[in-house]
Amino acid sequence: MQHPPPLPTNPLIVQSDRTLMLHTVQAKMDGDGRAVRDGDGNPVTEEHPLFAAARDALASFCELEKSPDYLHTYRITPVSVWNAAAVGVDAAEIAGVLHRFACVPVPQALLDEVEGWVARYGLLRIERVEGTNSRFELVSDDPHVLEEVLEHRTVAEAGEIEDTPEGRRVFLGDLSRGEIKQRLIRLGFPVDDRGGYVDGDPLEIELREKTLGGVPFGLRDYQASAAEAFHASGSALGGSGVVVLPCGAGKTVTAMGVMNLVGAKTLILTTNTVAVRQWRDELIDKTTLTEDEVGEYTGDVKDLKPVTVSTYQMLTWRRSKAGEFEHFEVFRKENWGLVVYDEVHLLPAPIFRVTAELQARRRLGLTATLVREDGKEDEVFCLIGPKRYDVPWKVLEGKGFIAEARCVEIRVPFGDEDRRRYAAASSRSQFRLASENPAKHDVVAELCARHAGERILVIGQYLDQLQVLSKRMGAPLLTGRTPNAKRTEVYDAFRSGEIDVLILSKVGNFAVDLPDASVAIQVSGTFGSRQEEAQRLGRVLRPKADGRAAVFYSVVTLGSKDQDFATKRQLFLTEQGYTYEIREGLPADADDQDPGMSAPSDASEPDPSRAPATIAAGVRCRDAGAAAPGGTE
DNA sequence: TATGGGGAAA
DNA sequence: AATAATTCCCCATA
Repeated sequence: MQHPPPLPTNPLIVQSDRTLMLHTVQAKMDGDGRAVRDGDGNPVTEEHPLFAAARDALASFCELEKSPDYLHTYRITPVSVWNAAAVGVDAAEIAGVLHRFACVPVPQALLDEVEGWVARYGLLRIERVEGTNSRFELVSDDPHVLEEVLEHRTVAEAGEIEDTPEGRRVFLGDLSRGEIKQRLIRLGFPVDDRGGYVDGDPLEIELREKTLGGVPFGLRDYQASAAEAFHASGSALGGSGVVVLPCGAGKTVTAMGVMNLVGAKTLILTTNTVAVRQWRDELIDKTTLTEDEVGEYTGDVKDLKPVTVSTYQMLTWRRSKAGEFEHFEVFRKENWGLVVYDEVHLLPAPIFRVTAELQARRRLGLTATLVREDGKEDEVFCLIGPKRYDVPWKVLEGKGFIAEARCVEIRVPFGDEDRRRYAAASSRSQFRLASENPAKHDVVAELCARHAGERILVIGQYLDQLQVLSKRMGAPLLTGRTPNAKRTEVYDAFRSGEIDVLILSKVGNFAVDLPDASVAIQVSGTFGSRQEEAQRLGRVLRPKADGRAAVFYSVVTLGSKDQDFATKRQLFLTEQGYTYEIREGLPADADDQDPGMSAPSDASEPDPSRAPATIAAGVRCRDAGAAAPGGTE
């Protein structure tokens, strides 16, 4: 295979320790090829012309690890490569991307390693024993591989081994199918499960052409593609796995597309009761399913219907530590044709145990990110299935399916007194002190003033801090304690415009019924939780009627742990192509072109005088992700 | 039928 | 690694 030699002007460095470094900027040159310098003699930089393309190409097989301003660090992991392999990316394609963007030679050792990982996917397969329904065999085209993994006791014990003249064979029952996949992936062998599924009790599910409310309805092209990529025409090549779509891109609707293709009784699992009801309402509104066919199974109501929506907690509940999973037992008796897992990145670990028993059912995972804070991506991979489809956020933004968004990090210094307290504090309390820095309050107040007339959410982590803000802004505060009735009341007032500012505790991360807003101000967050950041941005991504961009502010304390964790939280969004403009303190109105102004469509020109101007330029890069990785067409 | 407390989870 | 808040469930009251 011929690859172009590395060009010194390329943005990527590939290291043999599996980390990749991507330059976001390059030195700006004048017509004579000399570096342009500013008034102080410092070189001027501009966004690297290949940065966006490289970022999007890398997204399909790497994880972004760090994203300081000028140099982003990625890591190639086995799971990230297997997910790519599962959608048909091969080693040559990965090597091609690395070579295309590299500025120094790509280490051969790494290429070999990646090739080894890609080759491992599918090296072991699970196939159904012909003529049976629930008997399977672990097979490999290479008998040595089978011998090799059987040397591990954990693997040998999970199957039934038979010695035949042709060699040893490994048979699996219905229940050991998931177990052996878990054990094998821990040894570095991702199994391609072609065992197929039981069809489940048939149930006709058609999509309406108009919703009950009379709104014309149909799958968007990417939703239909995602559904088909998952279903794979009903073959054992698909039928299980994860569809990755941004918040607001219509995961529920995509699931309806899948339900239509599968056409069988469906169990939908989600994170909380509010989400359960929303699923139910949506299903009745947009499909031919009737009230009698869609059941809610929660603490309040226990309806078992052909389509049943329940929560994860319901599934894993038991009376005592040693007791049985009573609700799961109820579900287990039903002949489901499809199980839908909403928000797979939040799927609690005990659900994996339960899911291991459900390998005979088709399984659809839905999520905005494959990244989990607990590092259990491999469990998702082997028990739910590989990634079947994804669309980068920026692509949907470019098509107007989600609102354009600016992310701004505002760094606020401590007051003198607080700085001393911070310095003297034990390292365990420093994060909280920095998070609750009262200097943030002025910034929040000012931001709210600048965005007057817009719907603004202020989201934070500490109730004390939020209470102070609530008083100061005269805005209502919603916490986990707020009763449902009060919540609804406040939501209504916010929706109608009676209230402009809403202050939210962690409820804001999950509340699905939260009204639309165009500005979010984050004042504190959970350590380095990337997915929380994504959820919060998701709050403002619903397209705006007037087409205006959304703004997401993250207010952090300058030079503190708060700032460090904020950087970590931003990783996922950076991976998705968002760029954070960094501001030290609140810029004066004049030189600040628009976070305050609500002009809907200007501001697409980067202001070269602004601090990291080249970074800011990336924010508006609409078609950055046009070459969608992971798509199946 | 609604409300609130307790416990557990992650 | 760690913290705080939140969620859910069931059950007991009214």
